[in-house]
Amino acid sequence: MKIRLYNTLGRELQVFEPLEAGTARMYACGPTVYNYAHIGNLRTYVFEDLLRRTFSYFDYTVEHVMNVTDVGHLTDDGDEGEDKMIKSAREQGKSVWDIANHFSDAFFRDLEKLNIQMPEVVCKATDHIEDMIGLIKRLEERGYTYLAGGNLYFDVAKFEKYGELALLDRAKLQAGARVEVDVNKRNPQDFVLWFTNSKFDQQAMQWDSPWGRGYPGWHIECSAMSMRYLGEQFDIHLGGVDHIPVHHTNEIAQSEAATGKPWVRYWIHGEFLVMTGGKMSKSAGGFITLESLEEMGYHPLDYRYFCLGGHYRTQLQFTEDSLNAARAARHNLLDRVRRLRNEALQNGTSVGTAVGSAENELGDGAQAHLRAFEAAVAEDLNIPKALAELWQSLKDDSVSAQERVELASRMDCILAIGVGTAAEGADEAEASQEDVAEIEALIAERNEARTSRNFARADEIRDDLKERGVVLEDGPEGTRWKRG
RNA sequence: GGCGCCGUACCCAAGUGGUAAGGGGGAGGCCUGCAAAACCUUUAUUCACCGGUUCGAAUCCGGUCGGCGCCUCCA
Repeated sequence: MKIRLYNTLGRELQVFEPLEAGTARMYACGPTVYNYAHIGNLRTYVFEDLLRRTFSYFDYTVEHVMNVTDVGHLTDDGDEGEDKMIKSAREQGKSVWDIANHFSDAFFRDLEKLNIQMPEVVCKATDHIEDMIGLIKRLEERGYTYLAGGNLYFDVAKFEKYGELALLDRAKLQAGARVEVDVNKRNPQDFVLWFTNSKFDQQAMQWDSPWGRGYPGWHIECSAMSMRYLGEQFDIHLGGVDHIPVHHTNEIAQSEAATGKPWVRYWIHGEFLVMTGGKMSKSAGGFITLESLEEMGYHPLDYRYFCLGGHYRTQLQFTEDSLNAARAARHNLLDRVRRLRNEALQNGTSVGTAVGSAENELGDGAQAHLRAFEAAVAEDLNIPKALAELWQSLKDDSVSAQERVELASRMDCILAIGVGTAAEGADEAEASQEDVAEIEALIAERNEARTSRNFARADEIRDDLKERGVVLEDGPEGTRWKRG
């Protein structure tokens, strides 16, 4: 199956052709760990997970590298502003190292809750200072740097293709620039490779370097670490759209300047989650974390499902209504899969075993659904369409219950919204044995009440259980219950 | 001021030249002691607006209005 992806470099859909057949090497810009991730940040990691799962699904070997930026960086790109890590540490009365560990741990917990697979390599900036210094030295040797005011800068004028990714026109940028001018810079787009001249005396993170004691500029870590783990040329670089004009533009400049050859083949960017009035950000007051959604009663995978409802390259509107819709949809989906599983079991067929194995041959009807699903995914990750195909598969009566469960399992290898678990018959929240006994006792009492036409008592029990999150369903074969 | 994206039903959202996916919600039916759940039916002759190209446009072109992102740390 050919996978087509939208390459920001060139702004067009392209068939993915890896440098090495059968292997997809990708680098994703990770978090700066000075605060909790908000759900807008997490949307991007869900998108990246969908991509890596897609490659796995189509039998690629995936080498996925993600950095953790645990070095303090300034709130702007010059030598002004405040160091975010230091600010956070001061506010919370902790060391910068503690801050980094704390928020890094929180971040990976969030990823796990969202069924986001861990990259093959997760690398911390502070563990790779030597790699960065090495790369900067190469830049220096090739004449791309200059020293000014104690800091070492990258000279964008020396790099012909600067700004190609972002379609930047340097002349126009200069005319429209309204940033404070760093007097040390020869060009406004020049950026710091190594700081020695920080105005922050309390900078806790400092390292020795050929240019003096200090710390690296922000952009260099991604170039240094990606090359360290993926080589000087690799397939894909991922990130949020906000990185296109500055961060990724600078990464390309310094990487290709250092090696003298093309660096990354495909640049793929995820769009923002937006709220009424604009994007999610701390300053705007709309800072929502995954944990806060859980406190509101949502399952983390409800949020993942929500993310799958929109294409990764379009802004997605986050509202309470739309998240509620996602939660309801996911619950209905899991219910449907569970019912189909029960139906298949009653038919005496085995289900939920050995997903994707040769024993689970699918009939023509089921295969048509699977092909439609795969085609949607392979066409620039059209997950909303793929999700629609899952729904249609489950509703197609011409396909056996067993096959429908099998389809759901296979599709969930990419979607990862809990359908696979449901197909195996496991519940996300298993009730304890005592709870089960108590609930079933109450149900028995209620059914006795119903037989003796004591409907007041029967309804009372039903309401009590409902408050505990247990929903009763009276059917021809008796009363069934489930977690609401 | 410059660059880019978007505007599809009550809501979220696919679709980018061949006659509107999917989900949520709503409505009706069936069932029920009443409910709930399931199931069935239904919910945009129309894609912000105005022109144009075309046999044919939500999809292409031009304009108008509206929203958003970036140009500054940012997913």
